[in-house]
Amino acid sequence: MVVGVLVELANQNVDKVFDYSVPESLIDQIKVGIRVLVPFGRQTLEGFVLKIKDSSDVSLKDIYSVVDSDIILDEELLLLGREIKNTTLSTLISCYQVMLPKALKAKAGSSVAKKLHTFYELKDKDYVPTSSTQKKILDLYINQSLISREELLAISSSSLNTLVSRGVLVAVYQEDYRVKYEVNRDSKKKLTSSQQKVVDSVIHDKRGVTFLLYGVTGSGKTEVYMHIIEHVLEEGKTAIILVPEISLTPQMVELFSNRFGNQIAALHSALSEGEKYDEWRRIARGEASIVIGARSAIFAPLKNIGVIIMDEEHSDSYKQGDKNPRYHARDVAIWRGKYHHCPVLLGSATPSLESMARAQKNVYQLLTLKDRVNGKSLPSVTIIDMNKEVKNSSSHITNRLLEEIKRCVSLGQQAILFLNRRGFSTFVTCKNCSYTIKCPHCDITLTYHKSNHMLRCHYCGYATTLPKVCPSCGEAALSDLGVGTEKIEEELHKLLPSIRVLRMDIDTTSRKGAHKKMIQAFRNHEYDILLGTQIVAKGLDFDNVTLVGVINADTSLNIPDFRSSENTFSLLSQVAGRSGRSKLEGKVFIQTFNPDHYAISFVKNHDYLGFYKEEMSIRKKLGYPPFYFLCYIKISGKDSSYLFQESLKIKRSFDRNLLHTTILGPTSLAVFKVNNIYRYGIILKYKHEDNLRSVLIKIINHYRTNSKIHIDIDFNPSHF
DNA sequence: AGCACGCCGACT
DNA sequence: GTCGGCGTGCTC
Repeated sequence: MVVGVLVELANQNVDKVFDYSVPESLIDQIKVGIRVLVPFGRQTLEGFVLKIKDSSDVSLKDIYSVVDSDIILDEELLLLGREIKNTTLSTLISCYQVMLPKALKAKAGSSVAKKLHTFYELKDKDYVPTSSTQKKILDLYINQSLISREELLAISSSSLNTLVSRGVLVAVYQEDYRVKYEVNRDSKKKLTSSQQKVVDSVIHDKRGVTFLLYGVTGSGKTEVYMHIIEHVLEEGKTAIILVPEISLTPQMVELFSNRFGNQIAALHSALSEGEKYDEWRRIARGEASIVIGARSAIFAPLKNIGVIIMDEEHSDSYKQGDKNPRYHARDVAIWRGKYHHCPVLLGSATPSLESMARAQKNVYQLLTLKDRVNGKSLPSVTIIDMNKEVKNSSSHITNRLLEEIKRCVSLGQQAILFLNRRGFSTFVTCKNCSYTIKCPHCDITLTYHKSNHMLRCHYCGYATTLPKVCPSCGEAALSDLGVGTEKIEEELHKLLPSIRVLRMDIDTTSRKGAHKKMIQAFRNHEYDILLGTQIVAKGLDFDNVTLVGVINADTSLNIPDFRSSENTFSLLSQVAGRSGRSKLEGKVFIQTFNPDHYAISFVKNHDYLGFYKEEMSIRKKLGYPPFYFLCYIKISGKDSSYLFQESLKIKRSFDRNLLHTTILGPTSLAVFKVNNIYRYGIILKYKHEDNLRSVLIKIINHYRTNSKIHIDIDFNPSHF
């Protein structure tokens, strides 16, 4: 028997199948989609069995051993990996790795294993112990077959290690899963007739149609999702629901577990690698039929999928942009929908321009929820022009907003204050010479962390203490200019000392369980104001919140990116939607220096379609998506002048071979240097370019053995 | 990704 | 004369 193995090296040079012979003793364990251990040059690597055949035309080495008893990559995932390789031009192995929890990636395996509940099994029953502690350990196996790691460590860690290294004991992982969901079935809510219509449309599809659900904030999209999932389960099928990482809060998971109990499996960043692995196994074994998770949960190894739901479909977190493969979960969802002949439901109050454009062209089927379930109209939105406001000292909160906060609190109601930090961070500047401190390794301003007075580089992690005097002019005039939630909190405290403010951001919610506690405390009205960043913008549902204040609408507008208007409009609409979700009328106040900018003015009347039309005409004029496709080529390396020279060569090759494409660049990236690696970018804009793929593959091949230059390709980048 | 092979500069 | 730099090529 010969197996074709794809080894765990994400490198273009070894991105192919290597053949190995299988020793007689392992033949009956071999299946396509399991992992095996193989010799590879001088190293020993894990790899996936992709093929089984009788012979090969190269001389072969034996595989060492079989890693898995169960199939890791089934037929569907194997096929999907190839599809992703072809659409992203990544290595095949990286496409498989991205589907799996880290614990299943060879390199990480051993470190994660320590976090798992590990047991040891006696493999060599004839082994003669060489010490008394070894005998003590082996004696334990007389009346049981598995002994926990803890128990063995208590006897002797060194003897355990010896026995393991001699192959006498072998580690196995206990099947006892660590994430438990309480069954606490919530009563099913009755749907409005328009919600019911949406449910009916979706559940009647058996062909893999993609639906776009455009539903205003508070229109009850989540309830619609649950009804659809319930129906799918009744049919004996399974479901995936994707949410952006930021809204995948314990609260959200709780909502689903209350309704569906332990049929759900949740995959999110708050889980340890071991927990993720457990969840993955429950899914693979068919013990969970609903998967709720962020981007990579789209690869959940479910069989017989009945619906795939993508909530907040406009969220750019669905696109993997920082490493290969640079895939979009929406594309994967649609692919799997076709594979399973099941509907895909994309939901949003502010659909991405791409999706709405496809819906307009009937590529997707548009479903609309235009009313809130509480029967109330959307909250009134007031734009506060910061240019006209009297600058009261250095305050970030206008008197107008302050008055509204007081009013709201005096009525016994609660407020959410949103600080838009997108594309914005707190940095330190010298008031005397306006020098800003940058990272010595990266071409980027250091971010100031007030809690420990450290300056940190968000790109490479470099950290340093805040100097007492300016490194440039020597004056003690360094101060932080940015606005953080801490600063706003201080300000609120000074202006309204009696008001109770709950600050919520990455710093305060990172501790496990902290997020849930904070939400609960706010719901119990232990606080009057919830102050936070992105984290308060999405999905939260508080009956008593009647006021939403946006402190700075503009920061996300100033990012040099073709999506900045879309992102701003969407963010503001989402935050605005937190107000007046129950019996009480809601109000929204947006502070801005650009009151006439369409990304802000259309928020006033909750006019998504108005914004959509305006933005579409601009995209058309400037040749951006959804009218043109973009492809972003990132060229990086240590030698800046060599890089630029090669970048020019690549550009010239594009000039010669891509006749229907606009080529922009090469330009040095906004952050030119990261970790002492320099970066150039070339942007391609095209409608139809049949040559593109083959030209790019040629370039990848040309540079694949060149260690001085690294090429990354990002189709449909979410930003530059 | 490793690791070996191989061809040019500064040294016991 | 050698040690060692990293460019190039290979791994079933």
